[in-house]
Amino acid sequence: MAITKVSEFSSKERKIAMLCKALAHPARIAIINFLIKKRECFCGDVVNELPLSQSTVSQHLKELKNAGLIVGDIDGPRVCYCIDQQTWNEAGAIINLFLSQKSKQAVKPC
Amino acid sequence: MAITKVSEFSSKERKIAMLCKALAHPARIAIINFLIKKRECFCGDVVNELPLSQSTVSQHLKELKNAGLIVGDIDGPRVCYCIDQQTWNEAGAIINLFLSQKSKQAVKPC
DNA sequence: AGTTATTATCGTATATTTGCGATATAGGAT
DNA sequence: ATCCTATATCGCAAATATACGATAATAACT
Repeated sequence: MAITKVSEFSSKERKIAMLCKALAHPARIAIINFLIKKRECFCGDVVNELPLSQSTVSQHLKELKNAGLIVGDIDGPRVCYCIDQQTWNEAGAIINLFLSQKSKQAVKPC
Repeated sequence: MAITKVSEFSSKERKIAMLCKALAHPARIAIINFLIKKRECFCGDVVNELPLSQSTVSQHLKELKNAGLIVGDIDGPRVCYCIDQQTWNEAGAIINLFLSQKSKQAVKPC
């Protein structure tokens, strides 16, 4: 079992969930914050910043890249990462649209 | 290994990640959307709506409840669920604040 | 008390995530 | 060519998530 039933949901629902999943670990939140602050930086800078090994950081970067939130630009022996403004803005719009939905207040507390 | 290093990050980072994690599955997005649309409903209504078993739906509801996003009110033999407006609004504010951060455009693409 | 309806929890199987060390890969420097 | 540095990937172990059927718990109704 545990065949993931993800495909049975709408593409909108899957998109929101996919983006949230990419942001569902504190290390990845920290990486995003660091990239926003520094504007751009090398993988090694992130490794120095976080309490995680190089290989683990590389994996987190890969997940953020897969979600399209960041891009890595090869610069000599190093890789320069930064926020992908386009996707970042889109993600913000999509998630915010979802989160800003208001449900009419229920009668009791519920 | 794989002792989760979550505790080494700031409480802000953990909070955002925790909320995103609660929203990191399409079923839970669908549940939230359903609750917003219906304003309130029974667990069974959600089971009828989703392509998942009763026990699986119950687990997803539990996760949303643990994150504080929904509340369940016992009503006879049933449980009436609805969005917790307070927490929902706070979550929206916290996540939106994070997502609306802009990084100065990097020089190249990166 | 017995029955039915609804939901939560338990047990279990499988999949995925997290994390690290070791190794591979690629680019620059000597 | 060799060495060094930076990053990605592989292989593995442990933890967590996903899913379901079976069972327990709770409440209403006979």
